Amino acid sequence: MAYWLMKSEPEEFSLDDLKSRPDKTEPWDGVRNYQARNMMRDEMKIGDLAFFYHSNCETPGIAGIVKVVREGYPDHTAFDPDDDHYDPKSIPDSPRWYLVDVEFVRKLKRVIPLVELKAEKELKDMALVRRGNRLSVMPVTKKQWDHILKME
DNA sequence: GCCAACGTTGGC
DNA sequence: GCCAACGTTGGC
Repeated sequence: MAYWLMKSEPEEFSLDDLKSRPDKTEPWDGVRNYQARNMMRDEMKIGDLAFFYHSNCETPGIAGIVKVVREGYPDHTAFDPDDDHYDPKSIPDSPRWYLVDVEFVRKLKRVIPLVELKAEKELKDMALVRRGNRLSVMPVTKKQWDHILKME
């Protein structure tokens, strides 16, 4: 089983939004980055766990845990001209963008702020804490996962 | 294939 | 709101 971290702007879609979905599940749509796409299309498997990270907000940090419940399939929002994430270069016969479905698992006891994550020498290799990082979906090692949970 | 211009991300 | 960092685009 693998571990991941997925970013979302809470004003767009927060962990509480996910929790309040009737089935507590949501397609992770709108990702328009090839590295992130490749991970969702090729590598994320049912049962994998991911940290739900809140970005671009008052206290950026890890808010909770979600689980992959459906593996990579085409991102339909790319086909819809009225959608914010419409991409005319992605067509149903040859989709450019993929996503996975994630399900709410739990909130952490507190949001673990980015500033704290950056201060941990055990986490210095995480893509998240490297400056200029813009990946919205990234792998997390078991060691890093366990370390972060101890900071809860 | 290079690289300048441009748009986006996201911390602060 | 600012702006550094980075990915993408498109002219040549």
